[in-house]
Amino acid sequence: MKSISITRIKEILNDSGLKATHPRLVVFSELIKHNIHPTADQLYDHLKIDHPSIAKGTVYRILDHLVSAGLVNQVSTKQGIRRYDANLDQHAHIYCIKTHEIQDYYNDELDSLIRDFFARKKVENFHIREIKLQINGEKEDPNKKVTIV
Amino acid sequence: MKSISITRIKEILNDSGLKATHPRLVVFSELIKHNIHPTADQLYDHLKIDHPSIAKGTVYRILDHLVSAGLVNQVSTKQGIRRYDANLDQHAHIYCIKTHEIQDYYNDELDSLIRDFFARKKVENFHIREIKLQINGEKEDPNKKVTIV
DNA sequence: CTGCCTGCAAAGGGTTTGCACATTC
DNA sequence: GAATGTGCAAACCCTTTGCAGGCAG
Repeated sequence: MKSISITRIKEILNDSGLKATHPRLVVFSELIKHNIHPTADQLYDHLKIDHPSIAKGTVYRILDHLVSAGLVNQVSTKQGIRRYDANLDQHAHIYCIKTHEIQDYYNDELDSLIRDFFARKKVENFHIREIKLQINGEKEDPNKKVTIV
Repeated sequence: MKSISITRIKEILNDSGLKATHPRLVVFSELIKHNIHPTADQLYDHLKIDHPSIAKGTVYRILDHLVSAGLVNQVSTKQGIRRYDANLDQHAHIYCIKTHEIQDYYNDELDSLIRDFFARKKVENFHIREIKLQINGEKEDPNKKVTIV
């Protein structure tokens, strides 16, 4: 539950050459505020409560734009369901195959472990853009968060 | 391009409680032979050349069964396209965002690096089933393979 | 004012499903 | 012979798209 001002979001959009329209502000700020990695559909269902005029197709288009602009990441679960993530910091995903929740997992040690590994290796004929780590499994108590110490 | 006998495939299916029907043999052996991580649709298009009687819906159903039985893995690209992988050994995926090819990448050192990391950590309220590493980027020469030394 | 963006609704494409028939064990 | 699997085609999403009107810069 991150807090960010509408003015700041407008700046970010403008800096990326995107017009700061009402639907864009709403979609983007919602994604930043509640970062539960929603699908486009879930986001639409949630937004239409407060903003009934926004069309579903528009939500899909906006998300595409945000992804192209590099402001938002797209992740897919094993089942191929597309989810959106406003958090661009390097992090892994913990995916519960029972509840389908995605939880972010930050760990600098893990990141450098992997980064160092590929820095040591010679990767030929390939330009690495990003390295994604997904931890799949099951929550024991679905109502509690997963914690890694 | 792995080789495996039809008799062996029948055994594997029976061991998993799946009837060794013709369509299943065809789908499973094709997936093992040419492990290019195809989509269900691609697999169907390819199979119908030699086996025109197999229905598309059947290919989808068989793949679901094989995944449930743990004989085949399901992976998704960033875009949410479902691909199937008959190779169950621990390995990472190299995904080219230009050509949409998926190439397997085996490295024991990398695997133990990650395995050791999570063995050291206390993961609470979660049972880890698998850890997936996906390396996204672009091939420089689309016609050549990616090699990591 | 100009070009980009949106709402709407229809089309698209991959996947699932119900049914009657066929097949395996 | 009983239970399971299959072919077929229609139904079902989720996502994309064309268009006419709206809005930000």
